[in-house]
Amino acid sequence: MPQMSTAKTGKSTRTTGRPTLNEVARQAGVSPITASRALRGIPTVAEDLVQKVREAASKLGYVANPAARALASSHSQTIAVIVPSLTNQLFVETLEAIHGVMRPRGLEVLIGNSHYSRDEEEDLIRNYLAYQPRGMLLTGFERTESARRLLDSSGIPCVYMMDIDPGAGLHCVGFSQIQAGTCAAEHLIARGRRRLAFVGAQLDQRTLLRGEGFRRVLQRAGLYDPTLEVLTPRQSTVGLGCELFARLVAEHPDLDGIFFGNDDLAQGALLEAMRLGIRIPERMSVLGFNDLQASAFSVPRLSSIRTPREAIGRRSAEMLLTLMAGQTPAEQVHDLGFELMLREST
Amino acid sequence: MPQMSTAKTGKSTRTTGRPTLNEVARQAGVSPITASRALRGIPTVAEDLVQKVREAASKLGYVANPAARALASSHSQTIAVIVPSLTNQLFVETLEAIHGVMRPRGLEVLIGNSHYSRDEEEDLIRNYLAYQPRGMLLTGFERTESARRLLDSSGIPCVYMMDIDPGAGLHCVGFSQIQAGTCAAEHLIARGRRRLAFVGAQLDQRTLLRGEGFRRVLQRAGLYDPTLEVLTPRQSTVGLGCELFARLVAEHPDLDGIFFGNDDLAQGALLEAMRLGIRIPERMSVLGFNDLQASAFSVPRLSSIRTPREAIGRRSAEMLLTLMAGQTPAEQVHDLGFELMLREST
DNA sequence: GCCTCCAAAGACAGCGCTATCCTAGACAGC
DNA sequence: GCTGTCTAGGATAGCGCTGTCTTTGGAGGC
Repeated sequence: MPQMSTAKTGKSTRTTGRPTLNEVARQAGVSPITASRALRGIPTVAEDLVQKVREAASKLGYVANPAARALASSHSQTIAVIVPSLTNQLFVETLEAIHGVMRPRGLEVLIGNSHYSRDEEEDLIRNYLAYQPRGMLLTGFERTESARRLLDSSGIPCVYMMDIDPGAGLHCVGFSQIQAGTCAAEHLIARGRRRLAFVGAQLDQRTLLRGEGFRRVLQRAGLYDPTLEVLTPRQSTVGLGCELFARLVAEHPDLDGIFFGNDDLAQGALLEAMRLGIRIPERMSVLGFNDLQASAFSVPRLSSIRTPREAIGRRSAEMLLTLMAGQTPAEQVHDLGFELMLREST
Repeated sequence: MPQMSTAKTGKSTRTTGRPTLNEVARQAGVSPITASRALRGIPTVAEDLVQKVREAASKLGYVANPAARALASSHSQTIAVIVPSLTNQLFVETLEAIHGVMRPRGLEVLIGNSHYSRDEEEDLIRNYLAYQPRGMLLTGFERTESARRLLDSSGIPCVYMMDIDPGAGLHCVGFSQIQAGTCAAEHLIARGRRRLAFVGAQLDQRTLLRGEGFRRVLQRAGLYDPTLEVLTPRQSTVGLGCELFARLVAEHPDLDGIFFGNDDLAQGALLEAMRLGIRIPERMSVLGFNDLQASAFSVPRLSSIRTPREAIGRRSAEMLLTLMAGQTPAEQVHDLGFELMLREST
């Protein structure tokens, strides 16, 4: 007796105790398969049966077991998203938008943080693939060869966020990072600035591309000076912005404009400038990137290139849904552009 | 013929094409069960067999199917975490720490964002429970009655983060929010301030508790003025800090100290003060909360109460692991305290 | 040499669903 | 009335693993 775990049979049971589809079906007086179809909204079930099944389910507090569902149907109700950072608010806003599209459709969103590391991203991809997600949203185009192969051979629909590349043959939603760099340089030059620096942290591919666009314009204008290009693998923060700004102005007293790869760096620069008594924008223009929430309130208010991260999240999620439905999206490459927000710092 | 989906039998197959445990077992020349045990590190398998199975698995690129595993064992290799916000950097740092503990142990972390809504949290809990997570990490104690019941009846180990409540009989890791409010008030009073305001956004339970602690001290000191208590359901941002600060000083010219429920509000206040020509800390003390990264670099540098969110994430994850292993943690309530960071603004 | 005992490995069944095939009945057309 | 076609619902058989029980074989005791 004491070894019995169920009362009647003496046989141990491995059930979870949660209501199953069978119980819902019995309660509703239909077969399990009909209950399954009714709850999934498959239209071959008569309306009154659907109603009965729904009632039975809610009466029992039934929630489908996603593991059983995934095993039987060989795909989960999940989509995987990999972003390089959550510290950068940018991606938090993108994720929110993705959730906003996916959750109402009953799709779970798995969030992976690659910390700007290709190897970590590959691990995440390998790991998530095992979950048989219905689709994947990835950031940018830079990844390891084996990650690419894993994705290819999985056959899972993918949309690439943030950057666009018409030549890659991939579904992507974003804007041209190079053009953004170009735009920054042109704006600063139009303001009459001649000694222009670019500061990028984290060394991610998209920052480098913006630096590339920036450099090209300077070169064409004969203003390029490689000593005014600061790239560091450190994390982009306000504190780092302070530090790099102080160093730059100390080493280059003639500097008159800086384009920062992310707004937090630029915000730090403005604070440090205030501390050093350097007047912005009189003595120097400071231009940020992303136009984070706080940038409109800095002193002076920060000019920045606003990126459509909310729209990127939403549109890539929608594009992914289209692909998941087996359809072809209207356009493979979706350029959402960016916007120069002119404020006081330039 | 054309309707065949597999070559030989004419019967369609539902397999995924990915290698299964059976194939690994065959490759290794053992039974599937032995392969399963070998890969799970169950110690009854001879060392040489473990080796063979491992080799076979890596040769085939085998990754276990989590759905099948969850279905068979009636629990997943997942833990669910619900935080009220990702916009607040605070929780991002906590999540990072949780990941740091869980991922090396092969546990997937499901991240849920309740947006400070009890109903949304209940939905998330109901949803995640279906995944049969090994454990759950929740933020604070405030939730709907049905959410509480769901958690109770699930029998899944839970650890509550951020606040502590010795009377609740729950496993929790955090610090006393009330004490933090007390500390803030005492500090400002010790600085000789008399007209003290509390500003809290988002109206979450923990902010209210801090306000409570703050109020108690003021009342005891005979300094409490309810018109100096600003609570808004709006999201805590730098911009809101600017706005509320401007309004407060306009309506209460004699104000000489403000405690903000979150650093971004305080940072906004400092910026607005600069714009309005109000000297901080001469005319007024400003004290923040959480000590976010940027606060050490504001002008003036922001005094703030530093919260141990990284440690909270790590320790609650560890406590959860203990509970998941069926053991009893050394202490049910883990108070990690907080630290007053004195800088220029007070 | 025989029996007991134990550890290692395997057989078996089933977790809770859904894909697939099948059946029964309704209906139209001849 | 008979056949053919269609549709709603059901029966069946797994999906890929792991819990549980059983078997095997060898060590050790008498």
